[in-house]
Amino acid sequence: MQIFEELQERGLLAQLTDADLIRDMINNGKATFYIGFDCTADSLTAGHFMALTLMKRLQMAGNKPIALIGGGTTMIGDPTGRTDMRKMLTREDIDHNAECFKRQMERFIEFGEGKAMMVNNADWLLELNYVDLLREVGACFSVNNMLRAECYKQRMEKGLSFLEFNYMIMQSYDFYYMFQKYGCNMEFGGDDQWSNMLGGTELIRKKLGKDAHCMTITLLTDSQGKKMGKTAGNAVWLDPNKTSPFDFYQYWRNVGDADVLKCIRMLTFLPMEQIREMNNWEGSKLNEAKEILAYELTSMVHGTEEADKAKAGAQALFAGGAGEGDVPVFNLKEEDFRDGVIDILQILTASGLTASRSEARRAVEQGGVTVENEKVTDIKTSYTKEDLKDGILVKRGKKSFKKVAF
RNA sequence: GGGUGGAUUCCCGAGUGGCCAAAGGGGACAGACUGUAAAUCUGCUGCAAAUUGCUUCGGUGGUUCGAAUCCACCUCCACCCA
Repeated sequence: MQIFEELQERGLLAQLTDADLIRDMINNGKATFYIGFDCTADSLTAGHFMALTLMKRLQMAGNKPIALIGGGTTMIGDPTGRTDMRKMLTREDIDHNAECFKRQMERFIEFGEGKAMMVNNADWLLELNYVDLLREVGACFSVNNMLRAECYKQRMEKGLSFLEFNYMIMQSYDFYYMFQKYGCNMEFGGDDQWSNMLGGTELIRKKLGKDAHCMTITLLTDSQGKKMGKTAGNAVWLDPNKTSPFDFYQYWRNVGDADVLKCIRMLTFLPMEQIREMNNWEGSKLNEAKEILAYELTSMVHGTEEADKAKAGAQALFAGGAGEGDVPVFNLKEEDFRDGVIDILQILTASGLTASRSEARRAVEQGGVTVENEKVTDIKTSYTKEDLKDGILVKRGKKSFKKVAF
């Protein structure tokens, strides 16, 4: 099966400028494509991960990827899909984030001579001259059309600054620039980027009279239509210090029934034959699919060793406590103790299982806290350093665990 | 530049001198039921040394025994006019 057909079967393709032409190019390794990543945080997220896998799939099929780090575009801020303006990041923050992105990407994609390349649009965007840019590029954009673009529509009600309005132009300029400099003939990205991407192909057509193409991949949404890769508004990070491998595993282990197969198709590299067999799984059988999904993704992001640990830990905790397994351990500090003892509220809060003592209190009062599988009902329950010597298993709710030790 | 209307807790949104840590909804969290799913029901949702205290209603000052609420100035936003 060729790459285009595979992407199609995996449900990844959303919109394409010219399907036949793109099929021919990527199936025959003729594409030099780029995907842009704005560095608004110091770690990539599960959302970026899908773009990385796409890059990898296409690279394996012989195409040449360019990972574009948005050091310049992040200075502007993409208004797409947002109802409020982004926080302005400083140059230093952006540089730092770009550096973090770079390190994480190197784990998935092979960069180097004749392989993938990584570029940063700060290198060309930041030195642009305003008037020159307006004359050269600005003349090619119709404000009327831009205002009709889906990505600005929702912002028209709440207010869109001129700064952000220019984002599309910057992104288009990137494509235009790389088309000339690196022979980049395609741009890929999330489906919400479609209008921004078309801006680039338009610009290339107008300025150079040549055709460039773009293609979007389906956004990974759950059965309720919400973007996946977020818990309680917080992103699922690829950085193990921000989202532990165990939590990462658990996130995917917990996706809804309706979403498992979609995730497996879109995110994993399991062969299609194997995925097709899973297509008719239903009911509790889907739990197996969830385990597969979680394991596959965790091992891709954090390595098989971490994936094994997460899986063993999860099985021990949920499937009836056979063996302790590997649960994230939290070590208390001297200052957490008062008069040599520590109460349950402090344990919960210090270990991060709850955000505050008030929240910890509620959790205990509602019967949501257990220590070593015994329900804790008294908020005054305290522990000595001796009790904590070998670590105790603290459970908050059904799915949050920490082994707490001193 | 002129006019009008706004800014409330994670989000939406009520509140126009004390009864306000602030209605209602959403989300999140916890409990029951389950399959670590969904749906449903219940509880809960500022912080803390917790029948009490402290900090919050865009910002800074002021009036008052008492301010989310009244006044002044400022910041930001929407709409209309230029």
